[in-house]
Amino acid sequence: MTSPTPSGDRPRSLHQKIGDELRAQIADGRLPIGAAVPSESELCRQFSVSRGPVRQALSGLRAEGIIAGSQGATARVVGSVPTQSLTSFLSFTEWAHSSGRQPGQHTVEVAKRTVGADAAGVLGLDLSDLVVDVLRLRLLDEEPAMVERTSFVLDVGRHLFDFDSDSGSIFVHLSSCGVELAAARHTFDAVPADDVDARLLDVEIGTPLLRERRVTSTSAGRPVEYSDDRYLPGRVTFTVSNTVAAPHSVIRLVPDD
Amino acid sequence: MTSPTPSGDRPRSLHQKIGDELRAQIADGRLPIGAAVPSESELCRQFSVSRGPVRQALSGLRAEGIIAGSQGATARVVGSVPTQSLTSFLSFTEWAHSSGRQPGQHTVEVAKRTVGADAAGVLGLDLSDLVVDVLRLRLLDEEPAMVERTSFVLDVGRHLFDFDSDSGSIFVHLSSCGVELAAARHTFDAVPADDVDARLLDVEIGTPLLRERRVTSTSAGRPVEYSDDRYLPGRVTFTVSNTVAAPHSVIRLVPDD
DNA sequence: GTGTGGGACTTGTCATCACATGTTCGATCG
DNA sequence: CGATCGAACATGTGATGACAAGTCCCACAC
Repeated sequence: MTSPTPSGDRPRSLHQKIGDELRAQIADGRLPIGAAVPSESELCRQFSVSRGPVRQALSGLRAEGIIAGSQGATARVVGSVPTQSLTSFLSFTEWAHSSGRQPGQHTVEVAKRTVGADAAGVLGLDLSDLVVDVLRLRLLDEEPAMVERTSFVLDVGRHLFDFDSDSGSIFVHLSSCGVELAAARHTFDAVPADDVDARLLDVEIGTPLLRERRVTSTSAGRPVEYSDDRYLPGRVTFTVSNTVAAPHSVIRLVPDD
Repeated sequence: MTSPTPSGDRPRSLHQKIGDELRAQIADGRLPIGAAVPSESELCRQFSVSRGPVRQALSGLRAEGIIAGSQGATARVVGSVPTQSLTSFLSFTEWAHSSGRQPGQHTVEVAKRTVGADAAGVLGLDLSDLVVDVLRLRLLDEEPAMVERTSFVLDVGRHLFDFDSDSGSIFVHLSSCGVELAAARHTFDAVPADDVDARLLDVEIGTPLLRERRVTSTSAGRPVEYSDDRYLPGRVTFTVSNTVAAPHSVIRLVPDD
């Protein structure tokens, strides 16, 4: 027992509390869109803190695109971005629940095999290295929504063999095994449904699908998961915000071929 | 002449200089991927500054996904994110140039008409309000890449009638008219090519296209542009990064219908 | 009525100090 | 020789003080 504090109840720091409170006020309309955010000194008084935490909290809201402003003028609320934590973004199950939908899944296969060419490149593996592949059909309200082809590096994927992958979220299971995913990179394009997609999603071959290819890394920066997810259009969309203040979240690329 | 400092050469602040220097060292290999970033106190000595600017600079690099680390350990370089400013992201022309491709365009129509239902909703307009619609085919290296259907609110779009939209970037032109776009929200899905898409892109009707619907706002938060861009798959992809530190840049949505 | 100060206010930036908490690594003990 | 403990070091968080630079608004002159 090296740690007397269970990982769940770390006290939130001051700037987190201030940010939470402002987000709540924006979400429930006490700070409507267009309203002026209280000045820094005002917030210092309200929360009885110094300017440091207040500025840190405002900086967070600014990076999220919720507030905007310039030097000399108090920031204004420019939009209430529907917040979605990385956890709820990576976990289809948790995301579906928070969206008021019933998630479901049908695991087609869990296999240990040599890594595919795409995954090998982004995971930094050799073509002779082994990975754990998972092929799942994901459901929303009992209707097919997405086909998921995921490759895990071996020392992460080994946790999946003692796990009933029809029972819930792989993400949550890995987290309980001590694997914490901390960053993800997503690439979007459109592809026609192949025969597997078509059969699982119950559409015709060639139907347009939205493809999200994802590389997920640990906090140490090591990529451990590569996924090729194909969504039925109309069932799910992805939304991204970017501002001049945080310009690097989205980039457009020409693939190399 | 109220301002003695021309807007072009504002002296860069300390944290900007530090961030620039670190980015340069990462870009040219002096700090390769996997290397440990100098500790904060070390950077304080090197630049002869206090911890504030150093932390601000590191925080910026962290938000960009270039470095990663946790409390107690020095950060490590995890990747050199291809930087793409909002300017170069919004402007197809500028983006293509920076990617080493030759941009081109063929304007099909520029028209003033009543706003469409989709655009009206996100631009906050009434269905009887007028907008300026632009329909353009965009080329990369003289081959069709994207069909762009854009609606501008009237007081922005009026600048487009005295502009040869085949000659270059609307974004640059608007900027010269004093219209500064500061934030954008993008929604991605996949759609089959309709007859207009098919004719312009020279593909068959029903071919999968990657659709980006975009709402662009001024720094004051007023949405002024709505665009429905349809990309030929394989020619262009979009990539998004998110981390636990900046989790809100991407969200997944179920459309309402 | 209109235009122009100018002062009060606000944010941006930076220094310095202090403490809590997590990491790393070598010395030491078994 | 390996496991373990602890000191040194690193980052996270926060308080306080200071000045520069931009914005806002009202009083005042024309």
